[in-house]
Amino acid sequence: MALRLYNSLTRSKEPLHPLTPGIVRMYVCGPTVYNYCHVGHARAYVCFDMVVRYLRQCGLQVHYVSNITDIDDRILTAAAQSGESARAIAERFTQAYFEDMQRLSVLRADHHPRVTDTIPQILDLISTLVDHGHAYFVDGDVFFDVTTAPQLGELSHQDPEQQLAGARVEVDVRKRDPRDFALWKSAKPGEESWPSPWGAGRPGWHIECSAMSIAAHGPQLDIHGGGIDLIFPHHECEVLQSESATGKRPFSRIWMHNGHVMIDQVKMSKSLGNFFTIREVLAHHPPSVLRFLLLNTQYRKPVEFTPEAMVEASKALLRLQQGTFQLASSASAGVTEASSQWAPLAAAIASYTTAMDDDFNTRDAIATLFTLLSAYAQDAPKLSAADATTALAFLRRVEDVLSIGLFATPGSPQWASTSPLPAVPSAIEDAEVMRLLAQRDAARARRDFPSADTIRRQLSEAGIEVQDVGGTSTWRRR
RNA sequence: GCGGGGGUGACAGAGCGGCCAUGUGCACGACUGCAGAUCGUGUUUACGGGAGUUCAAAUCUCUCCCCCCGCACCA
Repeated sequence: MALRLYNSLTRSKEPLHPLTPGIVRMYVCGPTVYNYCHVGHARAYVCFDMVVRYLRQCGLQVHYVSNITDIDDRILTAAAQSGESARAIAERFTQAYFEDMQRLSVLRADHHPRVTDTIPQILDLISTLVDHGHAYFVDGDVFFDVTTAPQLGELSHQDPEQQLAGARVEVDVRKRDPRDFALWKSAKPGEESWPSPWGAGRPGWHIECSAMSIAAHGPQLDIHGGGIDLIFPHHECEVLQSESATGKRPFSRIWMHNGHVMIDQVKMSKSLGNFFTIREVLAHHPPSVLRFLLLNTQYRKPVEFTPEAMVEASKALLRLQQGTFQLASSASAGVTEASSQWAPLAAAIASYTTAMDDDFNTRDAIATLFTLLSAYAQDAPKLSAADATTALAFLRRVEDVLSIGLFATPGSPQWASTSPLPAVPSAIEDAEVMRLLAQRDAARARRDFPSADTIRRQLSEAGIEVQDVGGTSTWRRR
């Protein structure tokens, strides 16, 4: 396997050599559940879902852990504003997160630990840091002492001396060094809190990921992922805490960071208010189209999210689905162990593998699909069922990784459409569409074109667009 | 200020020393009962500006310009 992945720590592409041969320990920073996830979150989880799927297809056993941060300042703020309990808010948005991910075909991680279930491990980790002189206590709060960690700046590649030059946040005067960060925060009256040796409180922002990763994977892991905005301070702090507590380096062998989703060339973010939630987008587009859009750019590059981009994505995806549909209809159902001499297929398999092995270049991988389907369209008349069947097997393998609905059936929820899907099911049911289409096919077979056209017009008025592809008809909701 | 990532044809976006990326759009043609989808052919010197290295540069070096991201809120 010639797989190479970009490591933010070394700033270069490296082969993957897991701590335990054949087994990949992987952790991805999950959401803080105080609101619905937006397209930016979707990108992160779709990208890492693709990574996990591809690694598994390469024969690696991936142990994938992704946390739920269900206690945090922002959740407490939301609770104070709405009057709801922090726990209720966290629970509600945790469920929403899982629903959104399921619709986007993001597989569940093997384990989704929650911060509130990990408090004992967090307290242990903080105690260890205090005992070893890496952390100190100041009236209710515990801070990490950055001067005890020589690896400061290693992951973010910052000169530690320069780090405060552009600081945007006011520095807590109780810190010994302005760069120190909170491991434990004392509770204000009424806030959800846990008892600790330092008084009632809750974990600081960074410690939970260290604790959960160590609990699940041990002191070291192979791949740690998240959005590029997490490199600093979040992941930098994780490195300092984890390595100082366990004495093992590196905490993670490979750090992977996905690029942002942009709106008008600016990062989509909650604080700027320029975001679309996943459910807003999915109210108007098939989930496969959003997933396709996100995977149609290499995961480290920024991706522009616009209505036009969604339309273009749906057109491109529709072509792939149409092509796959035609290929499937010419493949022989009985042939399973097919072999093919068809050159474009071998070329497609080779370039797909090269693209994916090169730090998961899904954009390039998708380009090979267009090339393959276009070659198929040209060569179709002279190809055997075995050729088609082998090509189809390849497309299935691709679909297992990308999960963009290549094998969607016409009219199904994953079938791309350029216009919004109705939020509520339209007046006409799928079964009724199928029945009318069967009637129309029969009419066409006996060359009764006026009847066929009447049915097509009738369906069109119900918002169903019918397309004749080869011998079969496909349809989609407009 | 410090650190990072970019600027590719009408648009989106790969490539990162020599070979047609790919998709969308547009134009013309083919096929189809019609429509659409599909197929073919185009869309003139595509690589931010300038200098250099090389037989050969979008790709390497230097320099300048512009955009974005991070700097203790964030996927």
